[in-house]
Amino acid sequence: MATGYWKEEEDCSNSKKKNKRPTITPPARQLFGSGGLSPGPMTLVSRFFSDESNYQSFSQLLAGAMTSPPPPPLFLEDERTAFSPSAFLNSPAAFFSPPFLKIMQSPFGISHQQALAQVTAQAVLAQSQMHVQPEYQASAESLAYHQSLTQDEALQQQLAPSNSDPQSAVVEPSEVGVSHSDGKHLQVQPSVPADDGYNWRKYGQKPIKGSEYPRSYYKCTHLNCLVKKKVERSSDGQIAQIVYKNEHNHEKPHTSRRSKDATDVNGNMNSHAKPELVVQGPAGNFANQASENVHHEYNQAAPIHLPNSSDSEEQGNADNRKKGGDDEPNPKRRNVGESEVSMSHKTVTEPKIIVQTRSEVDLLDDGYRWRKYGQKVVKGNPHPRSYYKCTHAGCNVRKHVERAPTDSKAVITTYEGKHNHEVPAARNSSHNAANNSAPQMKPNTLVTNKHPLLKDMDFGNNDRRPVLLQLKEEQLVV
DNA sequence: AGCCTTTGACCAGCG
DNA sequence: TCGCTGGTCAAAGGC
Repeated sequence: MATGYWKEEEDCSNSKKKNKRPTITPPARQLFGSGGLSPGPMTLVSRFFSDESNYQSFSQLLAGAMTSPPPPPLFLEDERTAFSPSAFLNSPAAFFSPPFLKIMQSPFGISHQQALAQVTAQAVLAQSQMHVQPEYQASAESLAYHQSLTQDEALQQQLAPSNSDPQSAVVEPSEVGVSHSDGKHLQVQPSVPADDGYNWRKYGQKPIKGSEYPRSYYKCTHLNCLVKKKVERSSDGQIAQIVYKNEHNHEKPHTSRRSKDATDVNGNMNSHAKPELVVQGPAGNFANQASENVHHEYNQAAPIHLPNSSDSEEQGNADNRKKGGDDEPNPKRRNVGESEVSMSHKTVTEPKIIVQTRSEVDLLDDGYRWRKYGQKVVKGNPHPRSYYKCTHAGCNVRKHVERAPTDSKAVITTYEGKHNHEVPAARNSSHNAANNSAPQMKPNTLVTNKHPLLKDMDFGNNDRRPVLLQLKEEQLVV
């Protein structure tokens, strides 16, 4: 399998074992320079915030952005496509980039990236429903990661900060396989895929035709767990696709090899932790995994068999379900309501979450009625993150508002779920009506207060864009 | 010592 | 049947 891979690169001898593992030192590439190779979209988005952004949270991101000059223009690897927001939105891969993962790190019962996975899943779903071929099948680590988690687990991850959630869907540079060994070269190192909290053992790799990077195969090391993943890399060494098979039949290990180093007890990245890169890119079986997520996350949606669903994977899931308890409903699968119960329970035990005990109804300026159910203090941000639930009976839409440390009016609003009701009439002002389309249509990330790094993006309306980013100034009434 | 990675070999599926 | 590709095994060595 790997036969020839290293040989081609290194002209290794036929001897099976080598004392020193070869490394590949590809020619230096200009990152955004003129001429030469354009970085792939993953690279771009990663670089978008990579070296320059050591933001530990979106708060910091926002804060940093307020003092940072706008980024250089971006180009997609496909030179036919400028880095337009539509391309960006069409590419869930782009969403799995540091800034957006950062944006999405919120405890809505599920993590931001998980919510994002759902959003992306919705995007793919919507596209498939509209008979639009998704440009990217999308998702990677976080999706499968999400899939592998129950909502309760997700809650635990969010609310119990000791785990490695911030690491999920993010990898260290070395893990991506690219490190800046000297500023002139990118040295490709043996790498492992993103740390999604599970432990993986690499059991093989295969050279890919036309790619200098082999496809790697990993198995979950947990006893009797049949989960496997296949990791492919783009031409620049970034993870381009991760395909999962089966579901984990066990809890996420509480202590991973890296989480100890990379996170402190509060789940925050230690100061010495390496900058995050993102596991991102189209995943072949995304749709299959996403469909399930969407189905049980957004239980109003009809079950959909996505075009990319494969029988084998379905079978694999079925096999796992058998193992997990035959015909019993998967205990991991909960509806939103159940997760809320769980959330309440968890918030009680989680000192970082401050639960508002009074029935507090906040009317945020989007027309819907919101009840604040919690807030969380973010390191480095004097303003807590706040969490809201739609107060409409039976509506499970949640909203997370985070304010920039330096400007309480600069907020990011992240919606999860879909309103199943009209905007309350009393609040249905014209101003709100414009904004309400977002959460009404799909689960959304609403980026409020235009981020300088997003300034050149045109998030123009496009009916085929189920995921919508809207930029606006919003006054919070919290 | 145990776990993990590497990697040549092997097998299956497909055109 | 052959060649190609994807997926996996398992020995050897590294950490």
